[in-house]
Amino acid sequence: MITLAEENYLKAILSISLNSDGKVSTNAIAGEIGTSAASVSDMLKKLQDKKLVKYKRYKGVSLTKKGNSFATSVIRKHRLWETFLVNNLNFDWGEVHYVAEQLEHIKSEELVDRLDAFLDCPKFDPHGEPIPTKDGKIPTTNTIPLNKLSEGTNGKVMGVTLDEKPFLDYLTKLNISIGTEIKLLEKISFDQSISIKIGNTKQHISNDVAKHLLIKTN
Amino acid sequence: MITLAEENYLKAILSISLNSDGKVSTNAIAGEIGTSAASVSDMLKKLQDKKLVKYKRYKGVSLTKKGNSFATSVIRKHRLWETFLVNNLNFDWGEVHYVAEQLEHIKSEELVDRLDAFLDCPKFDPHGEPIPTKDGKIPTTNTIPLNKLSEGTNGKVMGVTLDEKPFLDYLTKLNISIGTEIKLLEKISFDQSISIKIGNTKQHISNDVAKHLLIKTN
DNA sequence: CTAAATTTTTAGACATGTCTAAACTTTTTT
DNA sequence: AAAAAAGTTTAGACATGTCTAAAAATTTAG
Repeated sequence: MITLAEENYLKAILSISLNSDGKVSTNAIAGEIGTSAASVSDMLKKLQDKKLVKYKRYKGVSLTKKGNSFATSVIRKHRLWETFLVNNLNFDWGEVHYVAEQLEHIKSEELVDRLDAFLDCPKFDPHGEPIPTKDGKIPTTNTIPLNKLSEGTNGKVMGVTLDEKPFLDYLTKLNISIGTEIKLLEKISFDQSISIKIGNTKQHISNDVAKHLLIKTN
Repeated sequence: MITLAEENYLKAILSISLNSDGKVSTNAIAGEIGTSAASVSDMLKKLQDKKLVKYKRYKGVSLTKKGNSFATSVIRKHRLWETFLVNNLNFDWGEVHYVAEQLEHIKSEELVDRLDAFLDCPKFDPHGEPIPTKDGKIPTTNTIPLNKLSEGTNGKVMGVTLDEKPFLDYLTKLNISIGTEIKLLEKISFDQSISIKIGNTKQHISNDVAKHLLIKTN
């Protein structure tokens, strides 16, 4: 039986893997989970014993097939619940993360299947993030982060890659949501900040914001 | 902050209180939760420290106002989730208990409020059990257990007071569900078993089954 | 290629919640 | 009212998951 803490570690390892190459470091996990490196070391040994990760002291960690399957399932549940909360319970997209972090640990395959059907098997959650299928496949999109676009390019916001209230509230304030049309006007080389046009309004945003916006070019 | 284990103890104490008078015994709680009397003793001390129960060694326990409020809230969440699972996800009424036991511990007042609204503020769950309101009031009904009816009386099943799959599956087999019309034909004094008529079919059921069926007489 | 800085691991402690076995109260029986 | 039975609590142990401080390994810099 896998515990709640173990699920959170596996999810963290998968999240980090998806945004970087090679083995995942202890410190990165500690940062993601908000715990000490010592605790991470302890847990990695336990996950190793359960054959959920491949781990060598000082050399970082990666998920086994089994570990990856659990982690993907947690993310699937998280995103399905977020979809339910926004679509059916009228939550704002910035308010759902904390609740979904709890709901993702409910153990019942039947529940997930039925929830998925109830929601009409959505491919993306309210943040535009892909919902893994029952068999663990993650839908791909040909989108690129806004900060990688070249000047003068038009595109549509297809998703965000950060699910935190302050960030999402800021986007809302900027009038950015899924589907918003954006034109990249200018990149400032000094701090990688960028000027964009939304509708007829010009805005200026930092690289930190731009990198979390996934764009499909027209 | 109240823990999952604490919530389960409070819920157990409330459940037992509702079906009996006076203080709740350690053994009764142990039986309800499926743990040892020793563990219950330990936990009662902790709940006492948190002002959630009134407890005297060897003398049993009762909920404080605060404890009662938490316990009622857990039951409210449990029954709202059961309603969602049956009404919206098409679960069978015998399958929902285990899942609702997990969902009842999700912490988010917002979530409960919105779920309640989504379900149109139901007064009773799929088993006919009353759903406590947000302010802790439990709807009452003028129903009586089937085993207390007198011979020859007609009535309608308004609820069951046991939420366990084997029991509910048996009821389904007997063609009994919420709303079923039942006539009590005969009570056998030897074992308190009873003969009943459902539609045009005669059935014979034990007192153990009959006492968990709440009837509204015509 | 050492020395310093960084990262990671180990050691020891603590909180929560559980258990069994033994001791202690209370209740029931005779 | 004493003895037996039943119910309850304490004592001591264990598993999980966390922490801080100190030690060890690895990486980076001079």
